[in-house]
This record gives sequence, structure tokens and C-alpha cells, in this order.
Amino acid sequence: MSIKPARTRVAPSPTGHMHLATARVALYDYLLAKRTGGQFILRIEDTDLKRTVPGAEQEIMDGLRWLGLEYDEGPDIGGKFGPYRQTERREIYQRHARILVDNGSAYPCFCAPDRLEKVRQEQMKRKENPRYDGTCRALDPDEAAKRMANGESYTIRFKMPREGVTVARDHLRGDITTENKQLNDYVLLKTDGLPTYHLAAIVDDHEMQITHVLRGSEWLGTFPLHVNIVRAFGWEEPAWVHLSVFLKPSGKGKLSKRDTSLAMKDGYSVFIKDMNELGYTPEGVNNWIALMGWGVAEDDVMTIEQMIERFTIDSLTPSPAAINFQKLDHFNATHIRLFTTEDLAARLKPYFTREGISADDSVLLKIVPLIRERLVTLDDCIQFGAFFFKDEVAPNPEDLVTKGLDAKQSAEVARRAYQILAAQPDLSHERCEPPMRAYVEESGYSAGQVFGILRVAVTGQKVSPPLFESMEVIGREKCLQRIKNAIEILEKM
RNA sequence: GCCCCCAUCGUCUAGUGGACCAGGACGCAGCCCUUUCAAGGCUAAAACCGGAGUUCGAAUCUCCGUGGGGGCACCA
Repeated sequence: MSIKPARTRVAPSPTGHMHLATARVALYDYLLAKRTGGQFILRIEDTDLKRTVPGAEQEIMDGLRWLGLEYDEGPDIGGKFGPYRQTERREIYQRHARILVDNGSAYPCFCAPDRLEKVRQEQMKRKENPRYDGTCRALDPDEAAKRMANGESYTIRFKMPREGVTVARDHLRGDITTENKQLNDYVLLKTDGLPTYHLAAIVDDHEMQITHVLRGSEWLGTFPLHVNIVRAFGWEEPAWVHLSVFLKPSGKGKLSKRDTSLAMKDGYSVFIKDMNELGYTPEGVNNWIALMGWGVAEDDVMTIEQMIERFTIDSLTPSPAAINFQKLDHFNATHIRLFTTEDLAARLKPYFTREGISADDSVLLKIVPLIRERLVTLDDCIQFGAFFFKDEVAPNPEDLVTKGLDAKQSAEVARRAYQILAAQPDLSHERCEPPMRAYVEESGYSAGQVFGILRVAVTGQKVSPPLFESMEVIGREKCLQRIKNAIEILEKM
């Protein structure tokens, strides 16, 4: 990898929710920029007015920031190559379209959409490749200029060479050779005066001095076109890298932001905006998407800093990758265990708040070590930790009757436990556990039976963090009250 | 239909002609630990798409199949 600072960009269109694929391109862009001491840029490709959806741009910016992928230049923070919103760069594209027309690489086209559509239909009927038939390509330049001056509506089309081949170099896949006759005279500038992607992206990448273009492999089809446009301008090409696409978990078909079947399904989502709500961390999400399309030999749990140290274009993989939510869970849980107690406590607090539980900081700090390794997602803290903050718990009576015992026997166990614990000045686990174990010995019951009753009584649930440590945090008064309550329930059964 | 890309365990991947009876991770199964659930430790099962060729030697290079994916707009 060159040590020259790279300028990279993520250039999403604000047409829907930001999803995994956009995040991954941004991640790789970010890693490459940071690794080389360069800049990472956000550019909004909003030239399709019909598809632009309100709020989408904000969602992209929020998503990138949530992931920790701070961009160095962008629509809301500016930069020396702005503006960073394509609808605000209209004149730049028009000027460049003119350059191409003037040097014979492009031409105005006056064909009406309905005629084009008819031509397309006929071509398909004849089993030909649908393509522009070249009517206006042959137009006399003077006549064309006259019609433009008359106010006739037109587009600008790229004059694709009809002979020969285009060899385009992708830094992941090598040279890609395409016969020019396979390509079309694509529209560069639309009748509304805005550019299509083909013109806008090429012009902006040049103007913004982008050195590496990372994008999805859905662009491979028009890649030779883009290379031809760059050459028509006489510019130097950036390094192109076409990333693999994400496939649905089944491996059947590409993951699409228009496919809503995977949105918020079974606690999973492909949209970045949902991740926080579902309890996923930026660390977990980044680690997950990083390794779909990027191979590291070992030590695959990485922070962003570690990714920056290791990232190279050469270690990217070209094949499509099926997303696997179980792996997201794994990375998320692993990173949660890596957080400091203070950090994790702060991250957990909003999830308690969301449930209407005001989690006291000092208590939170004490329970984090008890629940940390049980959390897969941050919101799991509710199931493992809500009982710490409640005034009382409501155990299911059946759960209080431990396996192998009846209600009467269970009540007796609970009463003895109460006596033992009530005799202690405080309920530190060092103080409580030995006498309780001694009772287990003398009673002839198993530790599981005795502690099981106590667990349900104190926490209100069958599954919980370690019992004695939990009791210590809950405190003497509350614990004894809860056990007393359990005894009453058992006695009524 | 045409064009392009891709091809190692179920999934994500390591592997760049000999160090590979193919390594790691997730998941799955078993065992250990254990007051529940986890976490942790150990063990197991699990792959080079097929066929030709090049070579002393191929997961690795070439070709042909096959399979998968993407694209063929005044959308990006």
C-alpha cells in the first residue's frame, strides 16, 4: 500500500434508510483514509429529485456518526471542495458537460422519452440489447446548437466508441475488458439540467481529488463507461475498487434497502438507524460488517483502531457475502465484554430509562460486572438487571417451588434461608454464602434446589446473575422483604 | 436474451505453485467448570464446484462447463 494520503468518499443517495452496505463502504473508506493519513469525505448524491426522501440525508449523517466514522468534509461541515450536495453543484456539471460536447465526446439529444421507449420495446422484441439508436449522435453540430438555442428540451449523451474494447483496471479484480459495442450512449445530463450518476460522480471525484473510489460491484456494468468519461476529460483515474455485494442471509439475492422483509425482524435489522434501538453497539456492527468482504487470518475481534492498523485493499475479497446475524450477536457480545465498567454502565443507562427505570449510577456500576458477560445486546440488561432497581418483585408461584420439592418443603427452605440471612448484619456475599452452604449440607437438598428458591424469591426470575452477589447489591432490607413475600406465597399454595 | 463479476467447511474467511491428509471465526454437538443463565477451557463433525490442461508438483496458473451474483434507465 502506498503511504500517500488517500482521499476517499462515501457517496450515498438519500433515497431511503441507510443500510449495511453503505456503512461498510464508509467503513472501508474511513479505514483507508485514516491508515494513510488522508481524508474521508461524505458526498450526498441527490440528483434524482423524484427519489429523494426527506430525512434520508440526516439519517446518513447520524448513522455515520453513530458508527464513529467522522467525515472530514461533508454537507453539514463543509470543506475546501464543497458544496458536498450534488444538487448544489449543478453549474459544475453543466460546465463539464459542455466541455465534453465541445471536444466531441458528447452530444445533445432531443429524442422524446416516449419515442425512446418505443425503440426499446422493438429492440427487445427482436431480442436485441436495448440501447439508444443513435439518432441524435449523427446530428449536425450547427443544427443541434440552433435547436438548443431555440429552447428545445434536450439531454447530453456520452458518445461511446463503437469499435474496440475498453480495459478498465479494478484494484481488486484486475483488468476488466469490455467490448465497446456492448455499451450505450448513456445520458450524462438530464432534461432538468441535473446530471446522472455517470457524470456527477466522475466530475466530483476529480474535483474533490478523490484518490480511491470504493463502491459496490453493482457499478461494474457501467465501469467501462466511467473510465471512458474520465479519459474523455483527459484526467487521471482514481484507483477503482468494486466491493462484493451483501447477500440476504439465505445467500439468495442481494440485500436491498427496498427489501423490507429484513427490517426489524426477530430483533435484527439491516438498517443502521435500528441498531442502537436493538441494543447493538457501533463496535459490534463495525466489526461485523468489516469482515464481510475483508479477510484477516486470525484475531478477528478488532476495534476501529486495530482495523486501521491492519486494513489494506489487497486483503479485500471480491466474492458476494451472505450476511449472518448470529455473527453480529457474537461480535456485539464480545465487544460488550471488552468495555470498561464505567463505559458499559453509561451505555446501559438509556436502556433502563427507556423501560421507565431510573438506574442509579452507583448501583449500575455494581451490577455491570455481574451482568456483563450475559449480555448479547445492550437491551438485554433489562432482563438481567431490572429487578435490582424495582421496589418489589412478583415471582411466579410455580417458580418458587423448586424441582423435586413440593410447596410445603419449598416454604420450609425459604423460612430457614430467611432465618440464616436475617441473622447477618449485612448481606455481603462473603458473609451469606458460607452459612447457606452449610444449610445445604444439613438439609440434604442440593445447592441447586436451595439456591433456586432463593433466586426466584429475591430476583423474581429463574435466570439471573450470580445469586449472592446480586443479593449484596439489592441490600439486606429489600432481600429479606422479598424472601418474606415468597414465604407467604408458598404458604398459600 | 446479452454483458460483466464471483466460486475453500452451513456462513464469514486464511491460503498468492511445494511449509495443506487445508488454518481461524460464527454456528452446531460432546465434555469440563458450575447455585440458574452466561462466560471460559477442551474435544468433535464439517470445505478446495466438475472436467481437461500446464508443471516434477495445483486449493493456488490456463481453458471449458456448471452454479451463484450483478447489470443492461433522462435511478443511483
